Amino acid sequence: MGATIHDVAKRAGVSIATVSRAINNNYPVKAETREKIEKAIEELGYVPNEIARSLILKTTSSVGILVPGITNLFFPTIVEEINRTLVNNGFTMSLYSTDGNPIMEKNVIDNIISRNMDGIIAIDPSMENLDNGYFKDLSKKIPIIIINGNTNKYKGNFICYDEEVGSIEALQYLFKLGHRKIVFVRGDRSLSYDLKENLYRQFVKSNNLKYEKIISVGMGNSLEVVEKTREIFEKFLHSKENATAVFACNDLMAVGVINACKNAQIQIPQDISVIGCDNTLLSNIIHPKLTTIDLKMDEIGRKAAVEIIDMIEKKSIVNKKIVYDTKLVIRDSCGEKK
Amino acid sequence: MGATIHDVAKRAGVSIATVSRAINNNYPVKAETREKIEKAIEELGYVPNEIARSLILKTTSSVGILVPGITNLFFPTIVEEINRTLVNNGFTMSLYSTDGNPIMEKNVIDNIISRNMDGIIAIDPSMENLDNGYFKDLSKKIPIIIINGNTNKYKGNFICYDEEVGSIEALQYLFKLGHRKIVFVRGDRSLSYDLKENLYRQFVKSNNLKYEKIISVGMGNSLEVVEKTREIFEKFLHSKENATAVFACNDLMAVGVINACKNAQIQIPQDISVIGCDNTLLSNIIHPKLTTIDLKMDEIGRKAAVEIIDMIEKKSIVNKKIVYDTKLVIRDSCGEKK
DNA sequence: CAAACAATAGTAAACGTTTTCTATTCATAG
DNA sequence: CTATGAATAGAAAACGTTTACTATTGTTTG
Repeated sequence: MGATIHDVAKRAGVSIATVSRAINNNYPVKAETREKIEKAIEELGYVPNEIARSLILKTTSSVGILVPGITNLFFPTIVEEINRTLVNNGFTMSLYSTDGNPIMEKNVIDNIISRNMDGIIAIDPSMENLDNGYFKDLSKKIPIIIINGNTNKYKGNFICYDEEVGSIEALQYLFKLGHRKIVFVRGDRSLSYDLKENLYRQFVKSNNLKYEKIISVGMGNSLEVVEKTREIFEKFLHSKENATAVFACNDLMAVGVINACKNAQIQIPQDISVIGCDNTLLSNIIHPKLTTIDLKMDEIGRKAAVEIIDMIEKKSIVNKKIVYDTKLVIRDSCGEKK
Repeated sequence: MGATIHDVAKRAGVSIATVSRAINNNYPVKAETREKIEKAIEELGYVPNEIARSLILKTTSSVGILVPGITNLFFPTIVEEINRTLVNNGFTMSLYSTDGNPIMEKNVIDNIISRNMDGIIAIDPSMENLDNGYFKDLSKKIPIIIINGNTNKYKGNFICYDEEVGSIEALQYLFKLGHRKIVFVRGDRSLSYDLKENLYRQFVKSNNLKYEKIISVGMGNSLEVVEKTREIFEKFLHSKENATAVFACNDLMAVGVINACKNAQIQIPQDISVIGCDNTLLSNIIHPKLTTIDLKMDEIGRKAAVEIIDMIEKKSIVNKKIVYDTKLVIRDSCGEKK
């Protein structure tokens, strides 16, 4: 099949050691010899076997990326930036989808380790494995960076988006526009939703708003979330509670709300203002363009890649937590209360 | 660092060969011995080194997936299905983004080969490498399946979506609804756009329509495509040509058209009907839901994975072309001409 | 009771590299 | 001339597995 270093050595009339040195450029090789070797490599179409190399070198120049799901609109941006940064630094990325399942997560990580990968980036990993210390133990064995919302609960290498900043900014923005009846839309159990709900409740209380309304739309894949939200919010609209603004926990829910309004002939932002969260691709694509909270996924992706490369190259496993503020991005889905 | 088979052997008081046999279950091992070995494995937290295994076995149970770009809405569905199928069969997936760049494509493939991966699935690879025979040569070295639009130009293992079927269906659908002034919206150079444009022209001619209008919106990432299309189509709307339907070459362009109409206070589907192509997530999410051509990306993804696994396991590199028909999915963006 | 065989387990080679150690050549200095 | 050292290149061990070959038991059979 493919030529090996032995074939190259034979053809060039030198030893395999010399071929190796010529390829890796880490020991002196006579120019003349080098030429013969390069010629042989060219003729044989030789490509070094990375598997054999990494067996000795104990490095594969590759990083495993864990995501809960591939179709989640949340991830393309961050994964793309991770990939770009890794590739630019001579690394390769293997993408693993865990379905948010803690067991799957462990299997996947076993696989990553047994393949001698150099590091792991886990995006929004399961609470279970965070809580039971699995990731903490793991971080002693292999460089790992975890990307998720900000909490003080865990130690280790985390890159976090602090949703608090952006969420408060969003609520204040709505307030400033004159909105006093703000609906909060969330999904099932998730740290991120709980955090935001607390902020919402506090906000209602501290501003002495008389109106508080929390709608939960369950969970599911992207489509399901949009549809369920639309359905539930349509019902809500029929209740005539006359809320004037909606704070949705992510862009998909915000879109669900927008679609419900369209069906009910309610105009956005004239009649109802809507704020989403995540600043996914979607928020720029739909009409009206969505005012949303930017998680800075691109920056975070780049940073995660840079940090993991740093840990790999320095062989130092430090514990570091880097927090990115989130920021409200104002587009066209909010307006002044009439 | 991690325990090796030698450590296990020592601890269990047997030879490494016996440990290997116990793990792989391919030779008889006494129950008693097996127990000792399993105990040692457990105690040491031993995980076999896949790198060492694959050096001998020449297989890594992994498949490299090539995509032009990660943020393309076209891919999540297909990649997810590929991944699911591979994982269910004990394989692992490495995702590589090539930016549609032929050189990058070659580099990536060198990397895949040098890592002893067992196969390749290339989604919409570059025309250059298809034309210059690179993929054909490659297919002699490693199992590879190429997913793209249907053309008779290439030989090898292809899984294709035949856009012709769905495109004609779409045009006929618009015709049946009474539309005679149909605008065709496309992007820059791509086989797929050319194919559709030809079909459109033929359709106009054979139905003796007096109206033919082709709009090209250039190229770019998802957002750029939506925005450019919106911009260009808004201008078109001002031209007062009074077209009543739009056939867009993909969902992003269709959304651009829809957004343009919304800005111009033109209602969909009452005033203008719009058809997209690809049946991406987006088409179900936007409002009104988009009537579009389904490329059956989920089926294709599954099939590609099944076929590559088959080739890998049978070690037979056959040449096979599987064509999937595309199909119009009718949702809410088209209506009868008033 | 010797011969044959099944069941089990050990030895060592192999996979394709990198790198330490060693050997050779050649130029320079004493 | 011999001694020294730099430049270059080869031999062989090592990485962690799998497996062909061999060795040891114990059991059956003629």
